[in-house]
Amino acid sequence: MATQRDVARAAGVSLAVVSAVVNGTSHTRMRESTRTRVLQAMQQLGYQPNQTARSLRLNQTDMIAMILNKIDNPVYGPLRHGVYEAAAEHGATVLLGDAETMRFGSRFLTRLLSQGTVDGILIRGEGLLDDDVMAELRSHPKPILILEHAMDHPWIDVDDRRAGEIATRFLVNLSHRHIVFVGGLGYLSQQRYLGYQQAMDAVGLTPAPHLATGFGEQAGADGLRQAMQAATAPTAIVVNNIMSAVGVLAAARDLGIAIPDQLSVVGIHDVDLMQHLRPAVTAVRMPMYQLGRAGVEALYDLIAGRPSAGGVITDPEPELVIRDSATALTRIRD
Amino acid sequence: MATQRDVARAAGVSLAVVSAVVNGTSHTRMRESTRTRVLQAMQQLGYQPNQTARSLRLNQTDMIAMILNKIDNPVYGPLRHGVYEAAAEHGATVLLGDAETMRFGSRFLTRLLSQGTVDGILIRGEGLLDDDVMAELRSHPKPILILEHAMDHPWIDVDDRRAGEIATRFLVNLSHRHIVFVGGLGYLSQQRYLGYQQAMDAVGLTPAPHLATGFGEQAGADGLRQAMQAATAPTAIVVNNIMSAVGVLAAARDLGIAIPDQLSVVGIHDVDLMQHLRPAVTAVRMPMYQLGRAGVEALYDLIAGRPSAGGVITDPEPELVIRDSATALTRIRD
DNA sequence: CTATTTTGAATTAACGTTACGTCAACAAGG
DNA sequence: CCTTGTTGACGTAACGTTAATTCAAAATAG
Repeated sequence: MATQRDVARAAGVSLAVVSAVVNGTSHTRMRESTRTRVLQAMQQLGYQPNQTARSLRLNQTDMIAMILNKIDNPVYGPLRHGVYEAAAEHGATVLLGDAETMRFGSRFLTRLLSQGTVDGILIRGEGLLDDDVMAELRSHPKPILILEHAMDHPWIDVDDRRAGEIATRFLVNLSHRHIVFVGGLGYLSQQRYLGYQQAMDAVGLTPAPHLATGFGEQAGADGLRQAMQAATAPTAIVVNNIMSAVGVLAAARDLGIAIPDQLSVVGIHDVDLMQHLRPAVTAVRMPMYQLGRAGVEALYDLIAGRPSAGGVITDPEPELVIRDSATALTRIRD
Repeated sequence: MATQRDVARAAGVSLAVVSAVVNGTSHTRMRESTRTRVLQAMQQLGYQPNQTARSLRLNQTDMIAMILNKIDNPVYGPLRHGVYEAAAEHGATVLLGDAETMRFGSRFLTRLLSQGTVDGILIRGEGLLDDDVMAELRSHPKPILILEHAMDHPWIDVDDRRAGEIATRFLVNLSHRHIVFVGGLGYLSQQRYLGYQQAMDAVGLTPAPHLATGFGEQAGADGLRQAMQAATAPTAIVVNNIMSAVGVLAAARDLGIAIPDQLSVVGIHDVDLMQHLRPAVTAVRMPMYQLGRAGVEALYDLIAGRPSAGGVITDPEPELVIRDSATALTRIRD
């Protein structure tokens, strides 16, 4: 493969000039005619710059890593999109990894830890990473930004507490009084439950305990079954994890509970799938795309040594998308 | 950050020895005591090898790219998993890209084309790439393997024709006679339609024309509506794209068609979601995980200059997963 | 006791870039 | 005519690694 040296030889100039043409450096100047001559030689030889050499010289790879806890979660679609887009604007490419496969000593981790692989790291799902893995990552010379609430790291996140509040208030306004929260594990669920509590407290209702059944479809089904065993069955449910909403719908059908007539359901996080389910699921849309973009910007602030604008994203706010799974309470179930 | 030179200095040895310790090279030998001394120095200084320098020297990055046409499609979950796993076994990391964002001149494409970025490329969704993008990729010095049928490239794929046949034959065996195929665009759908045709022909039934409505949930809904406008309504449907099955279920509900009592549905490709829908969707599971693994192996064959074992994966075969969306025909609808 | 082999290491030349420092040729100013 | 400045380029030293080559000292053979 052709190198700058070959191009230089073909164009009858020095290496420095070729490099300057490639990078548009102002330091080394040249006549316009020389520039086109070099350009032609590059074309003719099919020259492609060698990223590796460039990275070594500049100590910068134009690549960032993003680690997600459950990479398959459709919720991450827009997040990934935002990250890829913003990264491209910074001239960078994204190396995507899954927290689940990131065990101690795994190939991906070793790779990340070695120098000259990425310029920075974005992590969502810190809680799912082993402590020793996090410790290793912490020793990384390049900046790390956490895409959720973190104590000892720069972080940025969407407003989960607010989402729980919005979902719950919507149901309260539909006259529901027995509202349960089907949740998961970890800080995120806790925040959403907090929002649920606030909305309940605000109108003098007693919050039900947090039904933490985990993530995914099955967790939703389990959660609904548990909720229905209570002395007074709920008339409405806030579902922490959006994929759990699918399980709630399935379990409701299996139990002969009509949604929304007998039970209203509101999910947190919105994905395309929700509008195609029957009933279509009312959900709180989180600004994940913006989180992705903001995350990359904040990471590049850190990379440049600037102070990073972290914290909770309040613009845009979580937004309620009203569909068919929640309706006003018209009769009290016995 | 500590380099091999620093380690060498600290351990009182030469660069060569440090390199040999890091790589376990047999060429440069040393006393066991020297080795541990170097190891200690590495520990103390927190030495991490520099990937960039390594890649430059070895002309090999231990990174492969995978390009998918619709990265969000849950069907790709197991594929991605297989690829990541097999790549890790080869000591490599995976750079994941989306065909949709790979326009001419895009950051990701330029990056791929420049030397020293990846050792090889895996592509699924060649049909969705612009011709000029494919032309650029074709000029890439590193090997490219297509994860679907291809004419002028090494390729490997699952058996889509067979999947169409399996789905259709299952419905035929359930006594269905009016079976339609709701499909999409591109070679894959065509193959599956071919399988459908074969299964119909085999029992002397006339295949219905290919209802190509595209991909995704909406395409399924559109397909069902179109199918229902026929002079004699079908009693069963084979859905090409599994996410379209969600749309078929929704449209059926909207139209007041009971599944499976009035209409049987079988999807091609199986994803977790299917077992959580109501009715749970009967589907043909494709060996996508194995495709991922086999793809990586074939790519590394190419990288090593060995002949690559390509073609259609016949072991395991597509497998029918029977759930609740298809049932035996007991009465003829008018 | 010398000749030969083995052991344990050190030197060094790349890999392809980029950026600093240098410098000849020419132009403009006094 | 000399001084100073500008233009257009060239040479070269890194960046951190690996592997080929070289070589002294120790061990073994004859």
